[in-house]
Amino acid sequence: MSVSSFETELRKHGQHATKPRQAVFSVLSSQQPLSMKELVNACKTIDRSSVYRTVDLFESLGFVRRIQRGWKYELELTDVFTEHHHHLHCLSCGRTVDIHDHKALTDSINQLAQHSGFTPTNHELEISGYCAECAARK
Amino acid sequence: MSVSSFETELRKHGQHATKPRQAVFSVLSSQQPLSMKELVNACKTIDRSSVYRTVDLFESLGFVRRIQRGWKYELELTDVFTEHHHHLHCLSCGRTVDIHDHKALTDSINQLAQHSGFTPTNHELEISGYCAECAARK
DNA sequence: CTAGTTGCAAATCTTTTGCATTATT
DNA sequence: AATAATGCAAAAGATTTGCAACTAG
Repeated sequence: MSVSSFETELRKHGQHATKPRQAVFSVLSSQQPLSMKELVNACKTIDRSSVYRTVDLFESLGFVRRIQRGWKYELELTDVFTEHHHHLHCLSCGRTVDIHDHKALTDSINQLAQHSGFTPTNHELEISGYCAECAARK
Repeated sequence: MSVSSFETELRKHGQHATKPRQAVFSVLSSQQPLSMKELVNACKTIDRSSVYRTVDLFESLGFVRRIQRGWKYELELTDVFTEHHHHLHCLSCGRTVDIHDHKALTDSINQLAQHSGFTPTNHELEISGYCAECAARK
């Protein structure tokens, strides 16, 4: 995902495209989900508190989301910059594979929600298990 | 879910059924997902650190899980004590409704996982949107 | 130039730990 | 009685805040 589309997106919200924000975005867009600690470390030149402020901003603009990974959380860009997707997470090697919705899934989800009178706007799915390699190794 | 089945479950793992653990379990089993802060407050007589230790224990035994709720996490009992379910979360009033898997959904999920060579053991789904009342109010 | 943003240092809040005491089996 | 768990106090870690200096538009 290119940085210029990020700047466009920021300006759309009347926000400045500053160096710290670009740095944070750049780290986020080049990685799998990562923890706050990792993000702070990866943004060497940026002050810790600016990273936090930037993440808060991104969150409020819907650029970034937290996912629960085991007992900690991690951050990743939202559908604004990456295609809508979910995760397959291998419990053995820790690897994460992105998967995309297919019609059957979206249908099921809408059905479930509407059955309770809900109008769904968003959904998140995390599947854990074992990848082919790890499953074979056992 | 009765407290005695909780004690049984604890003993199965060779763990003591102490007063703090019963208190924490009792709070967890009587509520919707709740934050650590709320849990600590609700366990008035139990020391903060014992609540943390208990939650860690419960987590390692698979009794409890964290869910991402907005920007914070919340805790709830796992399928060991409650039926396997997901959440519909209303973005307007904050209410959470439990929903249960149906075959179409599980099928979709298995299909998605197997398509990437994964053997799924578990999945979590959170749907956000608007409940009937809040949708009507707009 | 001006408003908004940053870095720094300090405050606050959350979680973890060491150890003497207490409770459970 | 023996061992594991608790409470307390203190440490460590994570996040937030106030403010003077800086920067993007």
